Amino acid sequence: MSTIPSQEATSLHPEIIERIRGLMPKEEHILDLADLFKLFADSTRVRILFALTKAELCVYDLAALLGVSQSAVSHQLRLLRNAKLVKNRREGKIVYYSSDDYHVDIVMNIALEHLKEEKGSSAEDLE
Amino acid sequence: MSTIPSQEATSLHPEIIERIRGLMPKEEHILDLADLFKLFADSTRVRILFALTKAELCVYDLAALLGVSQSAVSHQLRLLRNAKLVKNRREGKIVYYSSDDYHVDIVMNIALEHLKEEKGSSAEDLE
DNA sequence: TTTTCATATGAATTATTGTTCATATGTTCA
DNA sequence: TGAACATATGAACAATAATTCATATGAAAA
Repeated sequence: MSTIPSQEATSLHPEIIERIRGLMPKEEHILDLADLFKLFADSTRVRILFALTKAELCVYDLAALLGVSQSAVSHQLRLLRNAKLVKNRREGKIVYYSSDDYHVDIVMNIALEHLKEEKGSSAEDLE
Repeated sequence: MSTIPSQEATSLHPEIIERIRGLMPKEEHILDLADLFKLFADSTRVRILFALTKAELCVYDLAALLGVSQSAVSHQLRLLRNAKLVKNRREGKIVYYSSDDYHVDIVMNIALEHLKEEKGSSAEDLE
């Protein structure tokens, strides 16, 4: 994913490019952003995030709800935990997970809005 | 990515699960959401989206700005176009791209906020 | 302390995806 | 028309990432 492109490109509008270059976020921040969105880019994780904004659930509950293995859920929860999108607390043997970030709900809803508008043009069923 | 899990899970709290199940969005919408976020989950596309909220740019400009091949940019632009996140207009030989959705800017900024808060706890440089 | 239960994790496998190279399409200008 | 230029696209390859299986950890109950 990182070899030197041999088909290099030279800008057609160098002045504009220079101006934009000054406005771009630092590469580090771009990577962080992409990494964060990667977490929303998988249907299993989206469903986990959705469920956890509605209730505090244990791993087995999530596995049953989503119809995937306990292991798969656990692996995904670790990713979400590392990014501080979900938190957990232990009660005896059971570990309860819940949403740890109000942004999640907001972002999800904005995304759903975009989808509505996008499909709206072709006047499909939206419900 | 879709085989039947042999390590099946049974819920520990069936009543709660049933309640949540009723609140979950349709599978179709979940998949659409994940697909939409996939578009934000790549640093090249994030940079394209960022740049296009600042100015209208042609393919060569973007390639030069990002330091990637014209082909790579073009492939990515197609994905963004299909999702109606960017639009384009042709002027002679040149095709100008620009942002086609105000949500993009909003979502990006919310995500950046989350990152700030996430890192804030470890008091790192944020600038 | 042994057994059982809930969760976590490592390694392997499979699926997905981004980039490259080569080439096609479409537009302008000579 | 043909040459030159800007962009688009198909196929192949390389890199990532999600799931599975097997097993480890950690807590409670017997």
